[in-house]
Amino acid sequence: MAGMRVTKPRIALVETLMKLDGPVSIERIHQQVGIKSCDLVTIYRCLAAFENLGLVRRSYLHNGTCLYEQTLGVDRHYHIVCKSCGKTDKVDYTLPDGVEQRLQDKGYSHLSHVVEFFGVCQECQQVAISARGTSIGIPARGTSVGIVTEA
Amino acid sequence: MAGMRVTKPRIALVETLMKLDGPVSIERIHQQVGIKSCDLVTIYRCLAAFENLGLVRRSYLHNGTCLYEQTLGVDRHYHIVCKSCGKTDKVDYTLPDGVEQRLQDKGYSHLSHVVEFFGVCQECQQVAISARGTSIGIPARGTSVGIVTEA
DNA sequence: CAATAACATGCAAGACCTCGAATTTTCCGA
DNA sequence: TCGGAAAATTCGAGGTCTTGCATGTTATTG
Repeated sequence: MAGMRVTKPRIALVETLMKLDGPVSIERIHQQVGIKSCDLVTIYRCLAAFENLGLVRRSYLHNGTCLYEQTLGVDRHYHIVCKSCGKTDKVDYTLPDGVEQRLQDKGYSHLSHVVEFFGVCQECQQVAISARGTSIGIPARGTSVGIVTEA
Repeated sequence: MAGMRVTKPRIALVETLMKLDGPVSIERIHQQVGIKSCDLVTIYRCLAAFENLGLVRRSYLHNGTCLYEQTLGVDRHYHIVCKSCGKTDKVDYTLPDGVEQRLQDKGYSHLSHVVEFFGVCQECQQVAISARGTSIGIPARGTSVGIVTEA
């Protein structure tokens, strides 16, 4: 083991993460795990722990809210996220080779990075056209009633 | 003008942004502008407006909090941010050419992206060594009493 | 198997960021 | 110079995410 204990919430969380694939919101995970079975804070903490172990990767919506994704047997990839509906898609991108090496040479340790692309997907553009006048519905962190319906 | 009005808060804000260089926190800007001269929310909204006009660029600390930076006569660049003290530095990196084009071809519009590097700077590593046992002090969004002392 | 140390969880509180509605300020033409 | 429309600002409230502390569980030692 990796210095972590096997607890009921943790088991349920892992099972859920395996079932879902692609980045999902914490709220979604919480619902899937079962609101009763554990507190939202526990999900946050467990995911943070899993992230340290590299079992899980974090990405972001345009508004800064997080999505998590299980990473076992999946190669490293990046996402484009729709600013409007939150849908995510893989992007053909890889970090240039020398960058992190140069930073290390400069004396930085514990390196990590965030690369995230944002845009408005085709479907949302069409919706925006048919509903002229309404601005594109970019959600915001201080807003939205809980769940951003992914997928 | 650019469809925007010249108001007292806006003037003070621009002056402050010119004085400061490099990414700074909103709290810092607010203090510099003068807590009395305008509300924190106004700073948020003005910076958002300035960002739309391209006068200002936004970057992020490891914990997700924002830093703003004036961009007049400055070329586009990216940052490495210390996870511990929040200090920022320029990084020798540019986004590969084809990426956004490919996304556009896929039907995405209103493209933007975030690229951010994180690490622990040399000074903070030494502090961590001299203070064994204490973990590296990565601040967090729900924490910190207002100001992360930049620079 | 019992006792203990270490880790995990839940709750409450706080930080950051955003929006909506009401008020104030700016800008324009007469 | 004055009056009114449009835009900015303020205030209050709500949403996401993180922490501290008290409590509950898990694993380990004797």
